[in-house]
Amino acid sequence: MRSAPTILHLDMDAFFASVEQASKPSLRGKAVVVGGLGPRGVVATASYEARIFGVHSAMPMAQARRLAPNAAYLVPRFALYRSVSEQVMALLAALSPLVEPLSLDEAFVDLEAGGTAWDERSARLAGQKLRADIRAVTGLTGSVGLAASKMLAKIASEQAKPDGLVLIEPGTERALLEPLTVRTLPGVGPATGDHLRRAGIHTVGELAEAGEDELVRLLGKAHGHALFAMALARDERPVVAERETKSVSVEDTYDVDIHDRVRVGTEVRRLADRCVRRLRAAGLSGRTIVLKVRRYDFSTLTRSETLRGPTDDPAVVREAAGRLLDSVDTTGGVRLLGVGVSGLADYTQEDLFAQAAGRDAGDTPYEEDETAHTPEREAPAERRWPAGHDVRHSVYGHGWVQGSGLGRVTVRFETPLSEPGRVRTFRVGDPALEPAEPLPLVPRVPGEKEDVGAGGGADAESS
DNA sequence: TCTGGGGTCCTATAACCA
DNA sequence: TCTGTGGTTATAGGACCC
Repeated sequence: MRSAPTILHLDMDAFFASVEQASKPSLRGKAVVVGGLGPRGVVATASYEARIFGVHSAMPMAQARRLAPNAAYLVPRFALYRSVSEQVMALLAALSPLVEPLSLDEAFVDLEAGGTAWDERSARLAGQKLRADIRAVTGLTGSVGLAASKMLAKIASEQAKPDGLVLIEPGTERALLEPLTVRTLPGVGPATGDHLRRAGIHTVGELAEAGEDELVRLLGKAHGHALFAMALARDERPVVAERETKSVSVEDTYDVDIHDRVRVGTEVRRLADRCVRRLRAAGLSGRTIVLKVRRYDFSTLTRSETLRGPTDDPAVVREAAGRLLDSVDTTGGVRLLGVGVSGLADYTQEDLFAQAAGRDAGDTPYEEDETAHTPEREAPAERRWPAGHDVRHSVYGHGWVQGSGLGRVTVRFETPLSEPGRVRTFRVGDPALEPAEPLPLVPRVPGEKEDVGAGGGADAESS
């Protein structure tokens, strides 16, 4: 492990919910829950105001509604989050060429490799400036952890949340870890946590005490060795930019279980097409087709088939998925279906096999247009006007959908830069109302370059 | 109204091959 | 030829992460 705390972990605070609050003035300071709104949705992100009620991510939406009935419930808008994420990642790229994004709202940065920091002081300054720049460019807050390894930097940012910065001083690592629960270590989830608890191991200190052999016996080779190292604050994993994709998959959970075998078949073909569209968009093809089925009782099984060569032909994937489906029993009903492709190859070196395999000369029916697949007669109001999405009204201007149903859609008219606005209700078919693109969260300063931040603002800080 | 969607990595077992 | 050994793949499942 390097000695200077020059690995930075950034974690945006309640990212999806914060973006929504920035974009909707009337939601600032209020409980906001972003996630799937269907009967089987789960929470993706809850604002800190909502967390007070006990709402947290991965919780079933139904439970969240019981805990916080007055919160605002919104569907995620990934395109918007992605654009904000790109602004943040651009700020990170300015610190170092070695940036490892973990998700839209999280990344590691190797400050030393970027020449941005080499000791405690310079690292802290870089972290403070980053937080100020993120606020200036996006209007949002992020928490920063600084330490000599990835694991510790991540633990530090966790402790810094929300809106803070924590630096773990070299030499204090072991003492800091000792009292923490094993669940704070990366790779220890519910199952491993239980397993360790039954063995009487609760804290990281006890983990180290147990000894490497005991952990390997308990958890297996890879996990045991890795966890023992972590417990001793030994973590040499480098920050890796650009990891390549290993698989592409799509899946759908249905609002009600599907019992009709024919319907299951058509859904699998639709998923196969969607998967291939994503595969092609990424310029990839793959050899192994995976079908995933979650049954009515939540038991999940996968079946896979490996072709002789990579393909990105929708008909080939569709047929493979169909064959795999033949081997699974769906009586009792199906709650989720998924189709994936792995064993990826660069798609430029195309697919001699699928062609040789001689699909009947007839061209494979394949439509690029997503909407062509969804018979979707009379889309329900909730689909056409999803809660939280932006709209424009020819008279009242820009706003967002607060709710819809019963042939009505309720809109709040406000923008990221306005005062909280007022609400009006329209007919679902009102021609004056149309979907709109999200507005920028922060005023664009004319003539100012996008990636220049304000630098050194006030900084909530500890440690 | 219990439990999303997109991934990664590891393990165990079986088959196949030299 | 029989048996053992060891490596690589394919497959299925599970844990974990955000």
